[in-house]
This record gives sequence, structure tokens and C-alpha cells, in this order.
Amino acid sequence: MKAMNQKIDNRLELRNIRPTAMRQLVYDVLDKNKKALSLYEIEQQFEDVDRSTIFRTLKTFQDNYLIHSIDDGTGAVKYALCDEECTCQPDDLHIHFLCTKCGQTNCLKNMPVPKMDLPQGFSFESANFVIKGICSICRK
Amino acid sequence: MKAMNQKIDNRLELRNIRPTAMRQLVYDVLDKNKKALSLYEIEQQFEDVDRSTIFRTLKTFQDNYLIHSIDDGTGAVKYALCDEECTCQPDDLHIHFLCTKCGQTNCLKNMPVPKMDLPQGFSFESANFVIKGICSICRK
DNA sequence: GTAACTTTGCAATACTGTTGCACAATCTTT
DNA sequence: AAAGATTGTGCAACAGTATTGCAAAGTTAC
Repeated sequence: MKAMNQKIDNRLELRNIRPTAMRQLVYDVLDKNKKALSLYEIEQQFEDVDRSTIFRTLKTFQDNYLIHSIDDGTGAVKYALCDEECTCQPDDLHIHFLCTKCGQTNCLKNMPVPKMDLPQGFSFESANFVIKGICSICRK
Repeated sequence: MKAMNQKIDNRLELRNIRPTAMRQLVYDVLDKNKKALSLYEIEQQFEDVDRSTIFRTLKTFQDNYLIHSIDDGTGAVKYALCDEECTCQPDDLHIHFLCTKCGQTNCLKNMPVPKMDLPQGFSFESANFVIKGICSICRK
């Protein structure tokens, strides 16, 4: 399969991920959907791709900070593209929003996870902050 | 089986939950452990109790605001007792802490989930804010 | 005491995530 | 360009957690 898009290849290579056909496709799906998707949802967007392949593709992406995962409490972990400069460090964390009506989970990229003063002796590594409610589209 | 403890019965009845032996036992386990427990962890503390019974007991507890659930990203939902006055409304929400070393999840009851200004059109219903790191015990 | 309702235990199942293995594709070296 | 080394993919099987149907046991109301 030919390179589908030079931009995608660049993104992958910037993260030291070899741009295979599969990876281009998975990246494209995440890019086009503009929201966090579960493994199952990604799988649904293909005809004949094996789940384990997508699973490992996502693992590769995550290991290389191309995507981040969100546990929104729906039972399935969801994945979304990181910003170009993201290294998934505490400063890169943002809040996610789960709409209880449409079930979609979105990145609130301009809402960083607030820094909290932990009790004495506790150290911070990472955080998962998901707000549930009704999104602006379902609210109309 | 006899009522094991008048205090437990009171707590259950305040929430309109009939104090059966099973429920007293599950409440007791949650009360004594002082941390959030998964269904599996609760099951382990009994000799011969069916998982589905505990599952439904927890569901009953949660439906009546006696306990709240926390999805700490470990794959299994955990449960912890609510405060006496809790109604699981936004004001009652607090942050949870998952220690990546010992795997224990604790309620940070004096750290309320901060109120965030959501983008235009979004409404707030609930939130799940879990901080991961090393707890004070593992840090020593 | 009997009927109606609730709770429990057992068994089976669904769903999500994960791994082993063999084959295919790609890269490296000559 | 061919051979060998490395990496990626598909298939199948499995693991862990959550969930349900059903019948028996327990409880409550009359």
C-alpha cells in the first residue's frame, strides 16, 4: 500500500514509529474523528482488520507519546491524538469530558488538569480527570 | 444470622436498605478496610460468598448512596463508603489517589474535586478525578 | 399459615483486553 | 539483488471483570 499522506508519515516518524499502512490508517481514523475512540470503535471503522493488530498499533502509539488513553468509566479505554509537542508529562495533562447522552468523550485541551497539593508524603505521577455531563451538541 | 452490629443496621436503614446478613458483612468489610476495594478484593475476604451476590449488594449500596465507585484505571472498579451526609452530588465529590506501588486506592476526603468552568454549552453532572503516584506509606 | 416479595447462589455468558505463534513485510548487509 | 535479521500482522485462543436468568431460600404482609 502506498503512503496515503505525507503529513501522517511525518507525524509518525517524528515519534520514531515506522509508517506502515496499518498505522497510517489508524492515525487517520483518530485524526478525522476529533474525539476519543475505543479499540472497538476503531475496529468498527475498518472492514477486515484484526483487533489485536489495532491493539498493538495503539500500544505502539501510546508508548511513543503519539496518543494518550482516557479511562472515562464507560468500561472501555479510549484513545486520542496528542498535541505535536506532547510528552505525556504532568504539564501536558488536560481534562476530558464524557457526554452521558451521546457517549462521546472529548479532550478539553485548553483545560489543564489543576495541580493539587497532595497530603504530606504523597508524590504525583499522573492524573485522570474526567467530567461527565451533557455536551454542547446534545444540549441544543 | 443475628444482627452483627446495631450501628451498621442503622446506617443501612438510613439509606432504606434492608439489613440482611450479607449486607452487614459487606458493609463491615468496607468500613474496616479504610480504602476502596474492588469486587474481587471484597470477595477474597469471605470464604463462601457468591460474587454475584456481592455484585448486587454493591449495586444496591450505590443506588442508595451508601457507597461510591471509583474507576482508578486498574481495570477493576473500586468501592468505598460515603460519608454519612453524602448524596453523591457534585459537592460531595472528592479526589482519589492510586498508589502505583502498592496498588491501593484511597479517598482524599478533604480534597473536593475542583469546580471547573466548562466551555459554553456544557453542563456538569459528575466527575472522576484520580491522581496516581506514590503514597506516604510506600514512600518511606 | 399462606401468598407476595426480596435476596441469594449457581451457572452461564458478554465484553474488553491480551498473548503465542506462524507467516508476511520490511530493512540491512553483502 | 539475495540472504539473513528484524519488525509487523492475522489468527486463534485465553484471561479478567462485569452481568444476567433462573430457581431456591429467606423475609414480610396479610
